[in-house]
Amino acid sequence: MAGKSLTTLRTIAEKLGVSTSTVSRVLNGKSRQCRISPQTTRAVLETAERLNFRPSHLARSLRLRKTQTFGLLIPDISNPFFAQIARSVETAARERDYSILLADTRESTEAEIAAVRLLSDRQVDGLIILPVGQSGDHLRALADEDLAAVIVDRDLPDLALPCVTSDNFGGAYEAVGYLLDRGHRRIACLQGLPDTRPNEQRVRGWRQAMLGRGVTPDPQLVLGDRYDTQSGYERTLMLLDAAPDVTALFALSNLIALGAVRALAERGRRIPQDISLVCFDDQPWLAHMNPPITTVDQQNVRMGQIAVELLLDRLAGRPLRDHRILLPTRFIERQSVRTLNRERVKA
Amino acid sequence: MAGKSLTTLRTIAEKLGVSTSTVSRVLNGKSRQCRISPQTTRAVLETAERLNFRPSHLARSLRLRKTQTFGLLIPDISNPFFAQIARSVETAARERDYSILLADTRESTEAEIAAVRLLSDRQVDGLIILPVGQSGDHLRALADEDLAAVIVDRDLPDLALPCVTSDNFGGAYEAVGYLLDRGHRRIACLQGLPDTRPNEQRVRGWRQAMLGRGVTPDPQLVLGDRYDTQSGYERTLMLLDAAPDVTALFALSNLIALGAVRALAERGRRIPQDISLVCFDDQPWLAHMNPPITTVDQQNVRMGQIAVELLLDRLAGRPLRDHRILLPTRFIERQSVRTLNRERVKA
DNA sequence: TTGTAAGCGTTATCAT
DNA sequence: ATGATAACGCTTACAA
Repeated sequence: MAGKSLTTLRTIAEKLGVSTSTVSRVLNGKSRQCRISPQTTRAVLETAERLNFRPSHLARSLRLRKTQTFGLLIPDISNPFFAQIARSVETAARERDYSILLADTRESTEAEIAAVRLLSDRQVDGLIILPVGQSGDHLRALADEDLAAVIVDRDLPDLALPCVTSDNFGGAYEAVGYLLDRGHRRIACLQGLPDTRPNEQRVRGWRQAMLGRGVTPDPQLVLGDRYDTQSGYERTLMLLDAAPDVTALFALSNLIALGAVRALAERGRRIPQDISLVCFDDQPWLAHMNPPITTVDQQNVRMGQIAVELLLDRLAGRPLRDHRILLPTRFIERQSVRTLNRERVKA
Repeated sequence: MAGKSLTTLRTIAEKLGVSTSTVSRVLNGKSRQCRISPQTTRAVLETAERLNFRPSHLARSLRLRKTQTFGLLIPDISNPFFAQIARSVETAARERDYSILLADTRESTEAEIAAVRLLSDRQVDGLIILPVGQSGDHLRALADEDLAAVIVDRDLPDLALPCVTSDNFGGAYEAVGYLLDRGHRRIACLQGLPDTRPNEQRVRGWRQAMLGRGVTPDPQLVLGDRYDTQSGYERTLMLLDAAPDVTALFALSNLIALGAVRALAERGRRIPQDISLVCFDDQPWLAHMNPPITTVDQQNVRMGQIAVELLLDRLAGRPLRDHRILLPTRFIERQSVRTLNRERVKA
């Protein structure tokens, strides 16, 4: 029953017999600049404190046409990979005095469109977008509009928006190179969502690494259609039948790898003795599997930070449309890969 | 260079030679109620459409003293358990036309206090709080204040705020009962953060289940101090030395279980042949471990939905302070528990 | 050194 | 059936 105190500039002004402008100026630290007398300044400060004055963010936003808020569009916040990015975005934003309005787009373009509208109506100062799918048509308008936006993780072809992603190609290239160095030649690629940039780039990395060592990549060895465990499980099972000569698996996500692990266990194939495994997207539990799984780690925390920086740069006037940042991945060697002996290699 | 269209009520009003009030009324569907002529109505609607009018959420919020926004305070959004809750909160909120302002409190009470202030300054209509630690002192004021709030996952003792949590006691009781039914007597409890409610309740469930079957719980068998993998790993190692007669492990989080799995593997103890394992907090990958791990699943999605419902109820005037909702857990039987034979039991 | 007044874009209360 | 007007709480020229 306390009833919110509702102290406004006016409350203070009236109490002190000064104008709201004066109070506003003092509270915004403009006493110096506006040559407000020390007495007044002190009185205002004290009263504000005493009445527990809290400026209305709303009113200020309306007046200043600036909300100190970014909209964050994420395909699935319950996915740890995205959640980690969300966290670093939130942290980086808050350090710069921005809040985050969250929108989970549930991997639906329709929801994404709605979210952009909603957030734009709420006059966020900028949008941080992890786009759904690969069609950026509905986002294209943003580049022309007055609303600042940056793209994260999945860059869309020819979209004139700043963007930060992992070096998916490089990461895959390195991982597959590692396998090749250890004598593997028949390396299957368990892919995720085809037709998304990251997937496309990783598959390309796989192919180029093979070609680079004079190994002809077998298109039959690229299979899978989702990033989840089920897909990894099913495809691995299929693969073991269809291509028993495969000695290594390159899984394009940790969940796919998990599915593969299970399939291999069911078929009695040991890792790494019988078959080797490397996957994309490190997660803490991968280090605790039996055996610990070798992975390609992405700098998702850094990715979130950079997204915020890009947005702030853009807002500060530095016009960096078309800016694209590629973050190197980090290869983490654990114990899921076997070095093949000469005979096996030559066979 | 398009320049934001910036259509306001006035733009439309002037274009049509009517007042902004009329435009506002029409656009709010009050034509009927305010007996606005069909012509005017149509004209307004058309012009609004043509000029792509988007009402300023900000202005409306200021005027209505209602932002259609909830603040969500989360200890660590990158933790999948919390992230899942966040997702369901966001979804449920959006279905009711509310947006979510996200605040990651990084398990810091200080950050939590700051976040409450910030969100309150932004005049959110309500707060959904997954509290840090167990001290609710700083939240106590909320109960008195005019700001609606609900507590999720970790209920705080004697805090007059509506609250929804898992039945941590019941879940633990059931899991340990399951182990007891299968002949286990020496059951270790690998706990998480001591002094948090969920942990406390789960340990209590472990104890009561034992007592209920006439087994004296050995306090030595409760060990651990964090919810993470490292803690589970270390304690399991210690345990194997200190209490080699333990036949089952009850881990209070999936990450703790993961640490245990690793420790067991290192020591050559097989699951479930040599030692059985059950853990709290199901996650997809647990089903794909080797063997699949039996778990106590929490209804975190439901938890988020209920949180939103509680908040809406509260806002709708139904005064439900002190309301506490306990969600049953779900026991998921997989293959990490062995049924002990008579001899072993009697030994 | 400070006050006045206009305005940010709405909506609600009177009028007419 | 519609319009003026006054808020909502803040900032900022422009005055004084």
